[in-house]
Amino acid sequence: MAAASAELTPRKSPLQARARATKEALHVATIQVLTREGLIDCTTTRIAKRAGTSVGTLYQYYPNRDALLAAVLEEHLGKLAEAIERTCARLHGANLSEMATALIATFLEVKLGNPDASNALYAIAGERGGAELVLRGNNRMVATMSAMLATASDTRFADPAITAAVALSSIVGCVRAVLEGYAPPGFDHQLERQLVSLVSAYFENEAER
Amino acid sequence: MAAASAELTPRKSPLQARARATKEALHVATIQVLTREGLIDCTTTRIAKRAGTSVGTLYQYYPNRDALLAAVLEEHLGKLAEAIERTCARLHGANLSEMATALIATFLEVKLGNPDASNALYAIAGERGGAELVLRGNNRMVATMSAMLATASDTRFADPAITAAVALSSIVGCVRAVLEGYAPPGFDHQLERQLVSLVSAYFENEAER
Amino acid sequence: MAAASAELTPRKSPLQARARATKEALHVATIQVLTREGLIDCTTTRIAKRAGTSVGTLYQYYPNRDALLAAVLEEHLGKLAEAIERTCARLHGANLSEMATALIATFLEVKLGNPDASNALYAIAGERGGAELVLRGNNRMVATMSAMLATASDTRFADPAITAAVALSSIVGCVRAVLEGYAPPGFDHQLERQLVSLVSAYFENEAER
Amino acid sequence: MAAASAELTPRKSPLQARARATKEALHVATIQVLTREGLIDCTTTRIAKRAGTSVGTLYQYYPNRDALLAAVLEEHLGKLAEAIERTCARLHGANLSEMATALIATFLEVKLGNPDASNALYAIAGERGGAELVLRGNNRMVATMSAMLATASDTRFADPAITAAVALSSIVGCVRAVLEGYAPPGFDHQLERQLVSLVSAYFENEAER
DNA sequence: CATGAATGAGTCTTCATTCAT
DNA sequence: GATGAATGAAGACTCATTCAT
Repeated sequence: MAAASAELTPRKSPLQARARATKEALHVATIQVLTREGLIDCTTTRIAKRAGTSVGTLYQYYPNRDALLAAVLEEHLGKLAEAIERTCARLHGANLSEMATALIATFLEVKLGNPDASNALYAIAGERGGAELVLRGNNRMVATMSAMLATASDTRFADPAITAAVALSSIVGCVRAVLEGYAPPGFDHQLERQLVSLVSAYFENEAER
Repeated sequence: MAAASAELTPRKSPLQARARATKEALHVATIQVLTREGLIDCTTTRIAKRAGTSVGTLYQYYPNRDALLAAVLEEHLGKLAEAIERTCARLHGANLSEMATALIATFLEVKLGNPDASNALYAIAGERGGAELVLRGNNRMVATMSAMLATASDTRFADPAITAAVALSSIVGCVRAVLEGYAPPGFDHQLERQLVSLVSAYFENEAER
Repeated sequence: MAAASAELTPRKSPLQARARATKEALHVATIQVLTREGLIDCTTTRIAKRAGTSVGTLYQYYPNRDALLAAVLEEHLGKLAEAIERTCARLHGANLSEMATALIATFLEVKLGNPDASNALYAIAGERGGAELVLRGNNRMVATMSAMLATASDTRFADPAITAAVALSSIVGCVRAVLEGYAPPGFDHQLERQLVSLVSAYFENEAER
Repeated sequence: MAAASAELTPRKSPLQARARATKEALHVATIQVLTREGLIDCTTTRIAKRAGTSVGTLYQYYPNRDALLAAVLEEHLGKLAEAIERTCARLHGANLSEMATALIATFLEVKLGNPDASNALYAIAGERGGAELVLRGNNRMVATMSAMLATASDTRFADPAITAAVALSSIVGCVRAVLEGYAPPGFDHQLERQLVSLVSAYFENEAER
């Protein structure tokens, strides 16, 4: 998954309806296999079979296995970043509590909306250039969030980028604990409330007036 | 032979001592290979060579590759949990700010002390029973932390286990962001200060007096 | 339609003309791909693309890949044999030196005229029935040449077929050395002169008077 | 077979007797498969099976299929060049007829001694760097031969290298015709006599006194 | 008829694991 | 016990061929 190198660029764009359906099926299948079997057992053959196609077809759309994984990861990160951007745009000028609440709601909506995908992608992120993509996604979200923080009514942050990054990483850490099942019983039901408490307390603590 | 005095008998038989050294070498080698080559290229042959032994020997100590990886992960998690336990024991009865500060210092000391190992193990955690081990480690730390929180002077928590879990997951999330390189520039230098701000603000917010 | 006069009907139906053009394009493309990529990378898709058509169309004209390769080889061998036949017919009754000179000139003209094709076809010759075709081409040329030798003025050969075969094989060996790049520097410029020397000396040596 | 690149260098030298036997078996098997099945069907699996080992073992000795093919080709070319060198050393100062006779005898002895190998290797020569190896072998033989020609008693050659190259290429052409079965009936029995006639006539023709 | 997406058998290659030395 | 050569199942990837559009 070496980021944007030519080697990892999809091979052809799905001009026809069938082709588009095939690509979509491959994405879905990849996430399913990743979830059920893990990264190491997520083989091209298994993905193709689950997608109802053949390996050959898979390779008509992606030059290699890593490119497919990267595409799936990128799609997911894109959706997440877009959702965050929409929310942040709406919150310019709001107060810190509103910001924390809305941000977390958005994040959880996307992440918990398709938990399989979210979960599966953690595995990809660590391998072969996945880090590069996650980095870009993170940077994009941090930039968006810190721009929003800078508009908070009646408040200033010494270093909005750092504050945004800490908030994002904390949220990610907690969501991941829930999704990967490391969380103690009851955690998931309280997740949203706890995150709001965590992040808004932190925002208040960091804010200069 | 029968005449060998007790004093001349090594405390640990030479065989056991050698075995311990070999296992240690294998652990170190595993982490090095994992770091330098990644999970997929972390082969038994490479590990054995880096450890200065042969594959055959590796299989004398571990029934298979996954067992070795699990052992390495378990050792690391054990060290972390022990360090947390020692710190928490020391903090019984302290105030929330002291708790947050000491906890984070301990965590960072272990994690950033050997960042390679920490980083490498994220890769293992997602595969082949790694989740199970992480879960156990987490539970152990959450239990320790929530026991400590329950002793905080002048304070009560509605659900100390949840509070501990949120704090731990947030810390993990931020540390991981730094270790895996997803953090924006400057994040790492401020990491400790930010975490203290994050966690103590959260503790205060959740505390009932 | 029934009224279409004979004059307006193309000599060859448009379908046939198009088919001929397509086949020709495929032949040319085959040689180009063979030259640029080598036998192993000479795939049907690549040939079709270079020819400006699709694989499907290729299979409309040839039942399989080997048939196409064989056709290309056969065409080339046919041209060579025809050129040799024309030359030999013209040389009936000439003397040995004239025969050697004209033969070699013809051979070189065809082979060096399109060195790519000549070169590319060596690769095919060794595989999948290519040997059979080369054998037939050789036999045809040997027969032609030995018939010519039998008419040489003032001379007789004990075994004209063998003499012709030796001459032909020697010429082929030298030309191939040049085309495949095994020849030492300067070889190619002297090729014609050297071959004439070689073959005419041999003819003289074998001739009985 | 890209010549001498690191990619094509054998992996380990046969220190032990068994290893040496395995490598030899692989060479023999390669030639057999090449002869019976052709270059395209000369797969690693087939070679290993014919050698009585497994693919894995093959790859313990050669980094890839081409490296094995190159090694086999190189071994053969080496044997041929050495034989030629020994003969040429013995012939310094001889006359042209003796040179031609001894050279051809040596060449045929090696080539017809193991016709399978000779034949098989033509196929390799055309692919993936095989040309490079053949070129080197050729150059070595041409150098040897032209040094010898320069010592011929009572004679001088204008360009001994070219003369040697032409002689060699002619011999190769004829031998190949016989080995690949393109020769007319009776050719093989007369091969040695014809070649002596061809080459000695040519040498005489080119010699200046 | 032309097209090119889909197929899947078959390549090369790797690597966890075994076992004779 | 230690070694490392041998094994072969399994993975990534290719490509001749087919067939629905």
